[in-house]
Amino acid sequence: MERITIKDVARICNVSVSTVSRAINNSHDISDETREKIMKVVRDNYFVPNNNARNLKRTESRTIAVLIKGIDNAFFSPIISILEKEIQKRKYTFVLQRVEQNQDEIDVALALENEKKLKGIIFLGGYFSHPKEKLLQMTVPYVLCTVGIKDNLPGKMSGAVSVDDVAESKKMVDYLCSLGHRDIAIITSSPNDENIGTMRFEGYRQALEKNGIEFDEKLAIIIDDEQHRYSMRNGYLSMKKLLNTGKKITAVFAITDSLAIGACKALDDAGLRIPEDVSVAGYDGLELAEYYIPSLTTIVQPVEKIAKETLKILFKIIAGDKTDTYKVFKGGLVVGGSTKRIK
Amino acid sequence: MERITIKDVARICNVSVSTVSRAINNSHDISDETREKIMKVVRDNYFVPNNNARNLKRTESRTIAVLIKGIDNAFFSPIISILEKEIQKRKYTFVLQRVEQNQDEIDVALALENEKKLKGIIFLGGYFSHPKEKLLQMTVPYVLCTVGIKDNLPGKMSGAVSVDDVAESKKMVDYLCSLGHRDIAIITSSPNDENIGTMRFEGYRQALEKNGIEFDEKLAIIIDDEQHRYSMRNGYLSMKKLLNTGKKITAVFAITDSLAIGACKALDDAGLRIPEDVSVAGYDGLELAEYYIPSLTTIVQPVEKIAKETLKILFKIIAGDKTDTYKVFKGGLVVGGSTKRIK
DNA sequence: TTGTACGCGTTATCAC
DNA sequence: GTGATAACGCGTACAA
Repeated sequence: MERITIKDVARICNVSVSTVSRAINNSHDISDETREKIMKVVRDNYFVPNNNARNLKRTESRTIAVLIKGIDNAFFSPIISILEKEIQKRKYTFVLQRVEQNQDEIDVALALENEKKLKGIIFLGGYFSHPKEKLLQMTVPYVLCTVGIKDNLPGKMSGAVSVDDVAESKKMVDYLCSLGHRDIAIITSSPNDENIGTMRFEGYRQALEKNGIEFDEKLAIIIDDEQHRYSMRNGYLSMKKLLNTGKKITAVFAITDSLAIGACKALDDAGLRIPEDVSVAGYDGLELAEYYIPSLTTIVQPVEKIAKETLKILFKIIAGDKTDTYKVFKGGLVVGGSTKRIK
Repeated sequence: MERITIKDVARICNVSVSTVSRAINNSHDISDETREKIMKVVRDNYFVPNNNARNLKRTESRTIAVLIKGIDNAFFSPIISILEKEIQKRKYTFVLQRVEQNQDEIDVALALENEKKLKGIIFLGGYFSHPKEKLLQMTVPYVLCTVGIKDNLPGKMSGAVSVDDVAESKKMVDYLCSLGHRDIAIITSSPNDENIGTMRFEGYRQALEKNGIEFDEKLAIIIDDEQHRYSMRNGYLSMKKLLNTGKKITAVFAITDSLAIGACKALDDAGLRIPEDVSVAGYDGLELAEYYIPSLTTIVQPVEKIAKETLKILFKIIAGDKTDTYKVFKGGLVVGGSTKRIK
């Protein structure tokens, strides 16, 4: 079955293609009568406009793309949800584009930019360390949302919204210290590849130092499965590994809530109670952290504020105002039932 | 900054556009020398081919699209992951396209079909009840993966892979009955809108009937928030509502694991222990069900088998073999620590 | 091995 | 309010 084109519709309706174009694009300068006649043919024949041809000709569109790295991370779910709602509220079209782990998000952005005639781009997740010259190729405003970042972004149409991972992580470990813990393990990702783990681990080290605790590398368990980096399974396996070392620990800080949940299971398997025997803390503030039993002590990232500020900045840049495009939110240390003071 | 096109590259290199086209498409009939010369210019100037123009001309491509409804559902995560890996293993390109809750997946599919010159489509999640005539508009093979379905699909290039939601749900409730439970509540979605909840609820009713238990509509709590249908919060609120009625219950069956986790929290809040005071069962077999404490009794859907069979069928249809394109897998009733026999 | 010329399906621009 | 026509940027016969 051959696909029907705008020409076919025009022929069937005895009108020109431009008139059909007007009808399907809700143009004003067309009589209701003709429009109805055309739309009926369109419906009856299931005519589907070819987006390639459309976008090829179109000079602009009202669409914002969200490029996400690590779509299986539950932390992004509410952010995406808010971004979508807010973007649609502003009568823009929302496009979600997945970026693979080993894929370059700028390449994807560059291709998408003129493909969809984007008005703006939001990068969600990942770690940004692109050469300046490459970033300068971007022709539309973009804002990084909870993206790790090394240097400042070049150009005048970019921004970033995040929390200070180092500081927040330090806050959490500092809190554990304040509860009397000194044998604090960490479950983290490899410090070699650039990702948020690097920063959260740095916060851990700073907190230890601040509290006069010497860093013991045996207490730093590196998750190894690249595929599902922050899976509960990884947290579970890491905790098992830690327990097998026989090292004394009274608290564990996992760099994500999901890892923390996995760690809890390993502790439970070993007959250790949370928080009586071992305190467990996470990071992110997933819905799960709140509903877990016991609820998880964690750093809650203000996802709603983050998402809304991201859009606010993006639309500000789009409107031409390029000031104050960076924003760092404070995370909230929410104390749950998974941590406890020790005597 | 104006975007550079293939013509510009040709001009800079002093070659024709077709030669540039050959270079960027790794064509054979081009000398290494010219290719190198061109590619250098391409890299230096960050030339990005316009996908619209490309796809407009292209007659075919090796890409499979996965259309997912309910992307925030954790159940889909591992399926997507497997689909992606397997599709890439077969040297096809994987495209993930989100479909909004109130959006018609066939409309999306129809548009994507010729836009990307798809070889096949996989529909993930949702509920299929499209008019036959519309489905017949599909011009490429497609397979439904864990999609609720009312009638058989028309045409000769479609298939479906799923578990029997009614039977599996019945199995679970029947199991609860076998443990001595008779006051079994259910947390489910509205039976009015078509979705998996309808089927899982039906299984619940059948199990009750089989065990000679009269259905009490006060024990059927309908989640109401459409936005995040299967959120833990919804499970939590539903359980609260149930507890407030003061009705006696000894077991709860939630139609998804996430709802079950939320229900657990409400029980815990009320000082009720799981499973000593109330047994809780879920459905799906999320990673979380395994790592939750106590681990959740649930129907584990064989996601790996489901994903692989989906692809097997899809590629079978693509290859021209249109027999046995329907497959129903058995779910596994995995008994965790959240359910218990009552005296 | 390379170049020329055409057309993919649509929208924008102009004329009527 | 409607029609004719020129692009949009690229791939691909076909010619050279």
